[in-house]
Amino acid sequence: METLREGRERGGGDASTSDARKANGAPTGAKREEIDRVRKSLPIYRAKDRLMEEIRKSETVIIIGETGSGKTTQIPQYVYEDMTLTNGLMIGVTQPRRVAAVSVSRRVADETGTAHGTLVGYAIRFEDVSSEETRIKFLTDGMLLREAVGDPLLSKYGVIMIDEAHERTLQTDFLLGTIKGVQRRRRESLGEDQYGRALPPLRVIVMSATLEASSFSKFFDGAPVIYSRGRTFPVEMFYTEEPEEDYLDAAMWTVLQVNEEEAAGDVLVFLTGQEEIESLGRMLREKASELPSNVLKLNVVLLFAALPPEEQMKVFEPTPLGTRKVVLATNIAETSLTINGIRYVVDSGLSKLRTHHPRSGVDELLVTPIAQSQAQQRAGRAGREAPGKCFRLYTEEIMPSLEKYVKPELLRTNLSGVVLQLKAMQVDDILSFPFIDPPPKEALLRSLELLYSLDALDDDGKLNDVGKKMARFPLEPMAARCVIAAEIEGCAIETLAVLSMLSTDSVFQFSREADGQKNVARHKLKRKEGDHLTLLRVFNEFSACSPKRSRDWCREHQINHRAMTKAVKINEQLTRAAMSQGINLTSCEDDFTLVLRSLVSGFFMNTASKEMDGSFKVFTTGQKLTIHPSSVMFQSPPETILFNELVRTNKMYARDVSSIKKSWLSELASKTFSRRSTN
DNA sequence: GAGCACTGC
Repeated sequence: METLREGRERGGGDASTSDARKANGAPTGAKREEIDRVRKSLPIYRAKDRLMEEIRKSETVIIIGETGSGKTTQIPQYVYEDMTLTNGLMIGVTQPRRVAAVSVSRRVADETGTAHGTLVGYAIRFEDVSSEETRIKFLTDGMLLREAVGDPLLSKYGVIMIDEAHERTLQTDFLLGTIKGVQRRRRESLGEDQYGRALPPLRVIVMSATLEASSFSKFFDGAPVIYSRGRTFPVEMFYTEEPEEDYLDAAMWTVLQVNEEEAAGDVLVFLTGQEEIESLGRMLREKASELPSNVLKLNVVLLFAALPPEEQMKVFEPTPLGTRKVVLATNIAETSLTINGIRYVVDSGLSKLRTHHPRSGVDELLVTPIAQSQAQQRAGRAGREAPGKCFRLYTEEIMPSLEKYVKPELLRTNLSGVVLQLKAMQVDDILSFPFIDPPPKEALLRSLELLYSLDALDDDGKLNDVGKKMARFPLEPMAARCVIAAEIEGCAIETLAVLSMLSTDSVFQFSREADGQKNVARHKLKRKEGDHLTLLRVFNEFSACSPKRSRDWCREHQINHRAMTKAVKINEQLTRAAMSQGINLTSCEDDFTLVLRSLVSGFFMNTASKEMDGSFKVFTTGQKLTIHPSSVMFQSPPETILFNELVRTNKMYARDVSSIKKSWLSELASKTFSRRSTN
């Protein structure tokens, strides 16, 4: 989809430095030999001939490659070397995460001795380091899905490889279904490229790390499965004899015991969230100061996504002699980040899991026992460089009672975005879309209902002009609908800013230590109408700062600079998308009522009124809720509220809340609110 | 008066 493609922000620089290197000559003989030697030493190399034979024979192949097999970097190159497989078209390799797409791309560019962005490149949101020459392209699966909206036959690709398929992310599962449809249409010769030439069949290679191969094989009509061993070290398992009552306490004693009894090597502790990580951090640091002189000193570091990047980097600093690093992490350390030097893992057996309930529209974020596959993955983190040990803070007996795999995200998420995108890809019969694990029919029907109430669908269930515009924005349908309304209200600039802020992680930093300061800072930026306009104010004040000043401004106000930078980028992307849709970008200046009206036009399902007892009740579902204490509306709750989302943690909380007029509902969302029911 | 696991367009 051209309209959403970004310019080459980092790409330009990256390519030019690489060009310089190329001008100085491709890798020297010695370096070339070294690269070849390493490539041939990878486990996947031993399977190369068998693998390529299968790939040539079958349109679709499933590859099970354990960690360290080299499948991600090598197979794209093997496939590229065989011209008959690609027909001169591109090889697309998808990854669930941005960093992986970039780093693997860079590696493969190095191995092929070409400048990054020429033969080998990547495309992720906000960055495109690829060119006309690019034949091996790494992308996030979300990016390939966006491409499929503008090019439903994926006509630029001869081969698609879907990596890390076992993670079963929303985007990967969505992509698997999409790819299957593309294969069918290209096979049935319904497809031709932009010059009217018939497209060759689309070859697909699904790569997965676990043995969950049969479901992929079955999904692709019995595609052959090839196994490739990995390269990891054995990990010895230890369990508790009795269930732990206080696993935080147990984790602390386990760490201290490891430190006392085990050989050198760093420790990784898996916990569920920021709060308990900070709390165990305090406990351990206290104990660490009283350690006898004959044991290693403890260097406790914390790791979770909300941590500022500088703090996160501490995890990667090498451990000084005479000390032992103890990393307290969320499941960010399970897949997203790999830390060198870990020999011991302490596993709480728990993680936070988000689950959506379509009927009530509520999301739950609850501490949940992990799946067996996660337990295995966590333990494996101890055996990447040498034999290791894993201490599980649960009994061996409960293992069989754990789910085998994490429930696929597609089965526990709000599907309205997926359904909107399907409609945009002209998949009209949503219920017959080939999902590898079909979501409950009710979840799909609820999504269709929502799209209908947002005026995105006509009576036949086809996308209308409003819906087509909405699908062009990288936003959830309710948010996308606000953009359409904002044009009519005459406040597109302000509404896009609010939506950009809602699209990022919370910009307000919180931590027990800095609490006092934070409240003061937030209070200073508060706007009485609610959180949405407070966010607008934060966005505008940040934008008014010079780049140099903006860091100081963030520090003064306890605002997360990284989140702000992302909000600005998203705002730029949304603004470009709006312009390409011919939407008038007007400003309402100080008439903030118009912004709130635009938000109501999209988020009218997320509205509630105050009850006699002071609690709130959602108009449409009757769901009871409480305003989250972090909201600027917490102190003085208004009669009628609009909120961004409803998440149940300890209580049912509405997050990001603003005060609205009840009468707007029947005016702006007449399909859902008749005049009689609200006035 | 409480707290936001992790991704992605």
